[in-house]
Amino acid sequence: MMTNEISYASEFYSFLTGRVSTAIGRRLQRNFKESGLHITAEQWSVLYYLWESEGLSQQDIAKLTFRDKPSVSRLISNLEKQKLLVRVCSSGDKRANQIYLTAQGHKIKDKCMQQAEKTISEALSGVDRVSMQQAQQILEIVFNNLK
Amino acid sequence: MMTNEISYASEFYSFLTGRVSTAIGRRLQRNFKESGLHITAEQWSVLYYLWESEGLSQQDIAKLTFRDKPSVSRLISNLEKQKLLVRVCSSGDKRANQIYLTAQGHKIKDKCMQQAEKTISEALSGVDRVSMQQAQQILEIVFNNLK
DNA sequence: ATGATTTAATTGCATCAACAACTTATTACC
DNA sequence: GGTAATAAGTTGTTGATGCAATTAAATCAT
Repeated sequence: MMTNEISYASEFYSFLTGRVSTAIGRRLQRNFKESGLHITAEQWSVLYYLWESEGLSQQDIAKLTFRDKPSVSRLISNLEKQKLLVRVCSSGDKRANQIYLTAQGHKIKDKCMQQAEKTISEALSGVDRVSMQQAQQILEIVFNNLK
Repeated sequence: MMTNEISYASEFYSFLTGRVSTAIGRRLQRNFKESGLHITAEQWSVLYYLWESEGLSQQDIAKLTFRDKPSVSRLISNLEKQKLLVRVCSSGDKRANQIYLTAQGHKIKDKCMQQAEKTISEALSGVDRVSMQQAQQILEIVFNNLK
């Protein structure tokens, strides 16, 4: 029983450490850099949603990206420094900011998505789509167990 | 073609952001804290190998945990501050440190492993072992594609 | 309508990661 | 044996995270 649990732990270990997702994030960032984009993988994950719909609040972004509010606040600050987006105080709710992309923020979309796709191709080489979807379903269950 | 790639990207998105492994790490750390252990998930990943074999070099630990040397150096420094381990200058190679656990470092092993197992049980609730192993195989392929 | 409770966002603090530059010791080469 | 290349570890910088505490605005309750 105990032995069983420990060996299970051992199998699960690499999963637990998140080395795969770290490797993916690192490769993504490297691909951004090589194509001349000076953004991080985390910044990309925020921009990803803004390209879909502008005017999101920081709270919205926090929920979408599964980050806490302080993390989003600082990510937004860094992106604002880079002039990729702006905070606009919401007229309806004076506590909230609405986030809008700048021209530059729009401009880099295609280039970023190309690099994201490239990263995915590199990561999934030799993995058939069905297996990948099954793996994702497992990850989804695990995530729901913990959130 | 392009559309196909983009929808693939979007399926892959949660994977790319590493939210599952983040959630696992957070839960592990929370479980440590609740049981009175003041260590981080990252520190645990170092201790995990030292409980198996003491006297590892920092380079060894870097390879085992897939971290770079600076990261290991600082993790070891923090663990040394907490008096869980010590650096011992290797007699064979004066550049290298050998890492040894203190009595306290040994003492917390069982408690830590209990919490790691608890975290795994929580994470894997509702996931059968075969599916999990299949998912791990996919992750292994992805990791090898990127490393 | 006012006092209490939520909610949006920010700031402080500690830890961690990636990358680059550096020191010191070891090994390789000629 | 002496110089060059390699390897182990450290330090600095920047960006990110988690948690706790704070401010300010909105909502709820009586």
